[in-house]
Amino acid sequence: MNTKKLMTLSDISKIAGVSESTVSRALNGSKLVSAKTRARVQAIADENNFRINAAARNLRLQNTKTVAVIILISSGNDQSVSDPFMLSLVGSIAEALGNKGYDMLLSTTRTAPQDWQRHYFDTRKADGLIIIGQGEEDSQLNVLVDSTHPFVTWGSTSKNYTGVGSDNHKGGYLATRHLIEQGCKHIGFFGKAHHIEIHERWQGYKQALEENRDTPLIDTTLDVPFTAQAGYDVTKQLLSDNSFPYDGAVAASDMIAIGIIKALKESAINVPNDVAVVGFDDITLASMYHPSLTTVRQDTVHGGEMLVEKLLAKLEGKEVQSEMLPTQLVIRQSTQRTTK
Amino acid sequence: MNTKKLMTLSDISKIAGVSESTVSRALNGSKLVSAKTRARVQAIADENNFRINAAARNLRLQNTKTVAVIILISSGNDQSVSDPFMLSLVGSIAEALGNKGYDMLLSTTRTAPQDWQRHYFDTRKADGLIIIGQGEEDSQLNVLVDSTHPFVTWGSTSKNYTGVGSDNHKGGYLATRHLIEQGCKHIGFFGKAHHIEIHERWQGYKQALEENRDTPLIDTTLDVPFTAQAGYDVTKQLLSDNSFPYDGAVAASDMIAIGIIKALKESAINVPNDVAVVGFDDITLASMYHPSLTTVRQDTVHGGEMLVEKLLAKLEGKEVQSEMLPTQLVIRQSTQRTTK
DNA sequence: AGCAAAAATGCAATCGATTGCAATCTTAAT
DNA sequence: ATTAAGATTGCAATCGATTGCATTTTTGCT
Repeated sequence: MNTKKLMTLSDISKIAGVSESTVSRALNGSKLVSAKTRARVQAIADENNFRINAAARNLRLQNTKTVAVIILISSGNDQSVSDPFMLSLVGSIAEALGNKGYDMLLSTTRTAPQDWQRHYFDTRKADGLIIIGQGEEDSQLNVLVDSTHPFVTWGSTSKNYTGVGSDNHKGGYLATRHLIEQGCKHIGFFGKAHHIEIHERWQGYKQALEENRDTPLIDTTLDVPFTAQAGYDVTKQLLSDNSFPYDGAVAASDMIAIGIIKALKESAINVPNDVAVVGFDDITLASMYHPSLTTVRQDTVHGGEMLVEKLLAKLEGKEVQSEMLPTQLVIRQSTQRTTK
Repeated sequence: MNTKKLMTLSDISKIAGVSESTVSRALNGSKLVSAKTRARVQAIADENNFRINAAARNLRLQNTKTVAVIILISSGNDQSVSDPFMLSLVGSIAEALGNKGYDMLLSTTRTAPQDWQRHYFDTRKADGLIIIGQGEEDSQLNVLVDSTHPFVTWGSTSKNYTGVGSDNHKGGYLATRHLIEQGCKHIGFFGKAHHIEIHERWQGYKQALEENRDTPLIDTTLDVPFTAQAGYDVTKQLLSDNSFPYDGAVAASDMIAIGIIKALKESAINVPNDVAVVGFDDITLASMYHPSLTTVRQDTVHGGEMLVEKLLAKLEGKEVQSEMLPTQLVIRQSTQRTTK
């Protein structure tokens, strides 16, 4: 029963005693077939477990009902794929696509073909592309901008292509201002400031400090982005050099924040009383860390839906604008000082 | 230049002044074309940015060079998708597939079509399926077992279909024995024991305890699997009921362990001295938690490679056996008592 | 019943690549 | 130069579904 060979339109048409055209139309809800015929064909199709052959349909229709999601990885040792935030975003995209009847092809620049920019389009494996992260430089994307292929990106929204992203500037600003309000006087920024999205956060950080001149602006740049290990290593290094002057830290991601806190704790430095730390993303773990993490929430669910919505609109030929999602400060223990 | 319309085999053949057959053969490395012709055709194809149309090729060849990965979700509120361990496994699968020239279609039972078991096959969207997690019951999988469709699963390896998974029994055993060696007398097991994989871990736990009769066997079953929140909630509950008798805890996953520790810390209970906690998985964060987590490592990289290897072998028609991956205890701070 | 309009159905071309078989061109030996 | 064997190339069918247009069937009205 299950090993029955796959049915084709033609098989069904023979069983039903009608033409292939009629079967095709019946199954696709065309109003060119009578209700009676449609019902009969539908029944026969169900009964025989008929499912359309995607390859044949794609070939004829020149579309695939498939979207490729690709995660940009800047360097070889970049572990941003495993960042919970990314994954959460991908999950949300998957769900949104599923709801719209699209399949999702997922890859990273590490696993994808060299010429991923064109691979999915030229082979017609996908109708559109969702690109997560612009990396440190987005020159690769320009290949796509010049083309007519539909794509949207997650990240900075200030580019010449359609993007969805958080209000990073505001997020960085809120995080920093919060630390200032907590009484921090020496606030460091931990993250790759030349990474596009992070740069926006850094600018928010800078603005908050400039509005409050008695808190010196100190920025620290980590080599490896988005990993707890990086946050840990740089903090350890600073501590062992006796050059950790901060009483507040703005981390470019929750993972980095966690690494920083881990290192501080190992040196018996109290968080938040000695050093207050604020993260970015609000990953699931932020509330489960100890101390729980004050952070800037990015709404991945909404973000994923937005990306899908915009891409699908593009596929329909509509004009689409970039969109910046609001960002929200979530205050938890890592910054709430017991003694002011 | 980039907006140039997509080339087809026929276009290339016209430019090259040969038949489509020859172009096809040249590009596919058939030895039926002369070296000279091949070089010329190849050059023209490159020059015109020709890429094969996947739909047409799939239709003709009846295969897709695509594998669908699907994550089984048991209940609606099951957040196992976001478990870092799963994601790490998916990442590894993606990489292994990429290396073999396969694309990866990803979905979860939440986002996939109702009839995902057949969707990807009957529509010929994928050549094979990798299923992650058997969920709490694997009846859905039996639809596939009866069919001839190639698939492999991650999880328990003791089933009647090809699976790759860790040696959960040994893992549970090692974790528990380690706690006993640390002097724990009341060791609880935290996890859904009726979940297939977890059940195996639980049996290892039980075995270790039975080998050592003076440590009572206590098992605690959480409602929600695989989330830190669940571990946190159940621990909080036990503490507030004044019924937390454990001095050792074996958690079914690192996330659960983290939740447990968080709850304990909030009650100023020292980990590991008052309660030693061991997790399972060894996610990135395990070493970054504070205290760092003693855990049972599952090798996701190897696991992903294995899954892909076995599935591809199946696609070639080979007979394939299930495989159990070794599991390894990684000792860190959460169980290392300063005072014995 | 007769007939035009409307509804339903079928025919055949098409999407782009692959491949068995036939046809043509080379090569080399006589 | 001739010719058979071997090397290349081309022809045409095929994979399975969709759709414009032509054709047949129904319907509704007189």
